[in-house]
Amino acid sequence: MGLTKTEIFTQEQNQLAQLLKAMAHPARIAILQQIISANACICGDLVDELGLAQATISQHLKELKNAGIIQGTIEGVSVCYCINPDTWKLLESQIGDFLKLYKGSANCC
Amino acid sequence: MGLTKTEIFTQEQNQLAQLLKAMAHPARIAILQQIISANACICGDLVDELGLAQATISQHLKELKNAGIIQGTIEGVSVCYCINPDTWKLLESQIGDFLKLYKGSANCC
DNA sequence: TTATTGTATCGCAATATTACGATAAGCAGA
DNA sequence: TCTGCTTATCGTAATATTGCGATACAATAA
Repeated sequence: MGLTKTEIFTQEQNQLAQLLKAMAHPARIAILQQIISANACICGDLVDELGLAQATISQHLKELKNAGIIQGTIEGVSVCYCINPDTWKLLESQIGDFLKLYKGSANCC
Repeated sequence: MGLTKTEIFTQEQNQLAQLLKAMAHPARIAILQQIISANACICGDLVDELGLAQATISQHLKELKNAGIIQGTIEGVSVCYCINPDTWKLLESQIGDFLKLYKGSANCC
């Protein structure tokens, strides 16, 4: 059926899954790394940096924006992107909490 | 074309994307939480806990196993699953490093 | 006005994911 | 052996993702 049954999971589980999914693509990881390493808003020179077509980059940017991870501001002709600090903080706490659940205990298997 | 161009990204980017993708589904997050909260190997009572069909759960477990996040041991009739500590550590360091890149600096947008 | 430039969107093709019923495979007990 | 139990796999349907050419759109420059 290809459609996730979100209604049977908690809000937290769905939210975390959505954030992870938004980052679960090498191109989107590369885009985020570029944005961060520029340490500022980056205007769309991403097409030259990565080896993907402009339409493809634009689509990945859209997905990151939909997830709230980045935000774009129109700067004259071009658009500048930067990390959304609130979402990034949320991401850190949600993933952090989740990863901390496992303490390496339990001698099994 | 529906096929990710892995060859233009670094090994790290592809690996992190793959790990994130394996967890980027609420059902798989729920499964991992169950396994961890049991603080031991969990035999397949997951079908009763989550509201998904047995075939679906088995498929999600397979994906988590393929990603190396969990491991399964045959325990007589049933199979016991637990976290793979090595992969979990890798996960923590990879995601941790990635999230730490952004320091909330840059007054932008 | 007419380029030009930077992005977004459309539409398509190829492939992947999600979910599940049906069924198979493996093991333990009667 | 036969039966029941647990898990894996197959096949299928519905939907999502990925990538890109073509094109539209908005803002500036000539």
